[in-house]
Amino acid sequence: MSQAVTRFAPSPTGFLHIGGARTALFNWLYARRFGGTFLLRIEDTDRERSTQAAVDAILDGLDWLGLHWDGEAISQFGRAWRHREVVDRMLASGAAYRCYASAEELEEMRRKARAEGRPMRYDGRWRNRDPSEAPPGVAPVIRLRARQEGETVVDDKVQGKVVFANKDLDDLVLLRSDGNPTFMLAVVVDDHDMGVTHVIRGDDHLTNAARQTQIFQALGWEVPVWAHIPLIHGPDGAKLSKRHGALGVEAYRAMGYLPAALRNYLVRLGWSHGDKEFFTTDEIVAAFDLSAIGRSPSRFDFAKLENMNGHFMRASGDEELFQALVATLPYLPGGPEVAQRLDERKRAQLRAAIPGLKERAKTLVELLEGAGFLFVTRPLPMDEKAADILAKGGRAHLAAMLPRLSRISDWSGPALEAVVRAYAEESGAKLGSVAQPLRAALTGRSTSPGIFDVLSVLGREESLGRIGDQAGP
RNA sequence: GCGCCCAUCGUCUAGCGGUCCAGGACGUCGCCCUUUCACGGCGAAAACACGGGUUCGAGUCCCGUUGGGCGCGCCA
Repeated sequence: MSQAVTRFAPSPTGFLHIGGARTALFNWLYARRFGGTFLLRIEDTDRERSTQAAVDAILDGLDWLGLHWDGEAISQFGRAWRHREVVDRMLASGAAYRCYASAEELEEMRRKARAEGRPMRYDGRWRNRDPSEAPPGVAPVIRLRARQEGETVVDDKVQGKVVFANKDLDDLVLLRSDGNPTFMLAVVVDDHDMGVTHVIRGDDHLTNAARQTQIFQALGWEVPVWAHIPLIHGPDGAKLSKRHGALGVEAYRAMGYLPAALRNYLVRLGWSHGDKEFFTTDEIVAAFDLSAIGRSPSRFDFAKLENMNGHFMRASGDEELFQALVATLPYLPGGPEVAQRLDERKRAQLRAAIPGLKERAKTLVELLEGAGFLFVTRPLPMDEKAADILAKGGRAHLAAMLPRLSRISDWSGPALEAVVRAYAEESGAKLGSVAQPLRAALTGRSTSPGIFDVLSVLGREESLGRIGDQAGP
């Protein structure tokens, strides 16, 4: 058995959205699983909509997700000469023919089909007409002379055997009137030339597989193994939209998700391995198989992604997490500012705070928020109530209050709350996330956090200026 | 409209004819741990879309209904 060759073939008309990322992931996994090759092909034949910015975004997204492709990324547009060459061959062999039908004629066909409740189908009017009848000055398109009888079978690894009646498949366009290849032709030629053995893609391509099979057969080429994976839907079951999560993967990076967590979440959307939920990348590679992919579409669920991310964060080594955070800083809200202030001393303090912080953060964004106290400007301005408390006796006053505050109900007292809030707001952190890192920073210990630690610090204004200074390993 | 695909807790799913009064995970709700917030532990509510078959026996096979999705371009 020869080695598997898979490919990811995005069109650069936008960012790498989450569905595309999952398709890439499955191709990558399959190649890794069976010791094969994972190729990248940019489908940029639509010159109007393709942009270099989109290409860059896609490469960057794949790179961030850790899905590294083998060899150079191939530009489909750059292979147009080859596509034309193949079409010439088909023309010569009679597998294709020139069609001079005008846009108006096609529109008429479409209109009529709709009126009669039929799907649009080219009627083959130039299929057997002599080229000498061609209207002068009209550039023809080249169409496939598809078999009209019988059926075309797509033996899909995920969907099973899917049978299409050939009468439902018309003579598709291979070459446009301007001489440029269509997607349908280019895909077939490129997959063949690249030696692609397994085509794994969204099941919105299932009917295309039938059409492409016809082209493969017309060319006498071996048809690749198909695997059409179900699409991801939004929380409401409708097609994934921007509002749902059809965001570029860079948006997930900005939301503070770890690549490994996103991979784990994405692969479990439609694929399963018994009851196992969490996988290291090696474990997924070892367990992955097309046969375990489900056939029904699944909905994207941020809550589960977030939970999963929390698991990965806690499972990360402190140094590893620290590095991930620093590397992601440029993309996180407020991150660039922090990155700017990250001198050696701040790095050490941040590193020291990670163990306490990571227990309660589900994303890198929350991790950064939790570390906010390290980066605020001190002394912290106090609001009136807070100032009032301090004015009444500061630390001593607070100490006197402590016994009364040993129960949760007490710390909702307005004055106390004001103090804590003032601190939390200033440090840009959530109330709960303030205590432990502060304690850790002050004492070098990371256990027994308490709101009272915060209060005692607040009671000593002179300490505020030194919080950062006293932190460290 | 035509073609194709799909259908187990709110969500992701296990289940490949009997061991399923349906298991796991997220979410939700209790309780425990905790001088905050998390983490963790224990527990609860929560599903086989509907109707016919086949079979001694169906979540598991077949048909239909309903519901959802995808496709139907000189886009990819």
